[in-house]
This record gives sequence, C-alpha cells and structure tokens, in this order.
Amino acid sequence: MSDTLSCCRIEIDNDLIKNAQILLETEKEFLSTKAKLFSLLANEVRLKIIRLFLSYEKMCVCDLSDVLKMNQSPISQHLRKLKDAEILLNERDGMTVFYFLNESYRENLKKIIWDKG
Amino acid sequence: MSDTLSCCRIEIDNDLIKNAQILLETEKEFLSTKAKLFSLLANEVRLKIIRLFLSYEKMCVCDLSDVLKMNQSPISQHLRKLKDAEILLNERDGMTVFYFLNESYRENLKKIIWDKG
DNA sequence: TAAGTATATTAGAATACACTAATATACTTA
DNA sequence: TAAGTATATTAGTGTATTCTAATATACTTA
Repeated sequence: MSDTLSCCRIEIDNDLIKNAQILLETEKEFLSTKAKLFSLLANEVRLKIIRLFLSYEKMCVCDLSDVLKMNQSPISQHLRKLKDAEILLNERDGMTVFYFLNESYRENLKKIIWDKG
Repeated sequence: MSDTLSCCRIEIDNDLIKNAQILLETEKEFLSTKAKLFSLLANEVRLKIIRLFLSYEKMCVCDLSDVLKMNQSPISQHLRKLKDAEILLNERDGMTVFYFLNESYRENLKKIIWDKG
C-alpha cells in the first residue's frame, strides 16, 4: 500500500488523517500488547480456564482436563500460552503441577470478562 | 474425550470438578459471546479501527484506508465484521459510507481496551 | 444514459491456530 | 534401579484467518 490517498474525495480532512496516524503511532506498542491479550481470551477453552481460576484458587492439569472433558495435551498447550503471557503461574508439588492466577491480573481480567458488553 | 478421569490421582476433589462444570455450563452462552468479542479485538487492524472511533466520531472507508495505509478491500472486510457484531454502525451519504461506533458499546470498549493489564 | 467514484464482495494463497497421536520429561515408589 | 504417573512437547492434519487481485454494486455527474 502506497502512501497516496485511497480515493480522490474533495472533503478529505488531512488533519484528521495525520492526527489519527499520530494517535495510533503513539499507542502502537500498547495496542499490540492488548491485541495479544485479546487473542488469548478469544479462545473458548482458554477463556473457560481463566474463568475457572477467578473462582478456584488452584487446579492441576488433571482437574482442568476433567472439568473441560478434554485430553491432557491441548490443556497443557493452552496453559503454556497463558503461562507465557504471565496470566497464570504454576508450582510443582511432587508429580502434580498446580496452576493459579497471577494476582496482578485478577482485577483487570474480572473487568474485561465481566463488564457489560 | 471420554467422561472418565484423566488421571488416577487420589486427592481428586470430585465436588470441585462437578461444581466447576456447573459453573461453566451456567455461563456457557456468556463465555461464548465474550470469546467472539475478544476474537474481534484480537486483530490489530480491527483494534486500531475501534480505537480510532473512540476518538473520532465518524470516518469513511477511505479515511481508514489512508490512516492505516491499507488497501480498501481488507478495511471493508474488517468493517463488515465489526458491523455484523453491531460494534459499528454505518450510514451512506451519497457515494461515501460513514462508519461510527454503536454508542451502547462505547463505555464497555473503553474499559476493556484501556484498563490496566 | 454513459462514465466515473466509493464501497462491497468474492476467489484464492499464505499463514496461524487447535486439535490428535506419539513421545519425552520429571517425579514417585516398590 | 525399574516401573508407573502427571505433565510437557512435538509432528502432523484440518480448519480458520487475513491478505491480494479481480470484480460487482450503488451512487453521482456530465
């Protein structure tokens, strides 16, 4: 896409175009980070997992596998993504690995998920 | 995936499993709807478009095409998705189609996009 | 009406995603 | 140490997403 205008309209507001570009440039990193967060929440299985951790403090992979009636492998893969994003943390207790919410995300996740809309 | 347990752990909390399943079943539609909303916000181009409409009342396809430096076709396609979800509305003025935010979504979108996290 | 403009739609290609199946790893216990 | 268990990882397949290129539609104006 070139930098030339996409149509030849007369009433083009060049200030609007310029200011809007500056706005997006200013918030570029922020919006990119947000989009990545939303893409994690966009998957129903991951959204369910997060929803569960808003009510249940700790769960192991088996618990989630049983609750969601899914094989262990995809559950592990989803947990990995949530852990990479630091939304979840985990700790090992013997053979069992317990996952739990990173508390610094709790309030924001509650708002994002629960607010009307 | 069968309904049988996914591991043979002793300390399984059957009440937790059952209650968690009931919780998800209760919120099933809600979570599914939310996941769809998040999938719209998960695309950087669409997130930028929504962000723009939080600051600029109305824009036509050309405006967005110029601001985002993208061809008209993908912009139209993204706008279609946002319109289908009723996040955006539009109105035609001659040859120009102006898009604008569905005001009933504004506060929620502001919260979702802007809150910390 | 004919030509021109803004927008919408479609087909197709490249990429990303989420699962299954198989296997690897880390830990426990006989 | 050997066998068993919970979790993690990987390869591969089917599906979904997002773009480009081409074309269709709706409107305007000469």
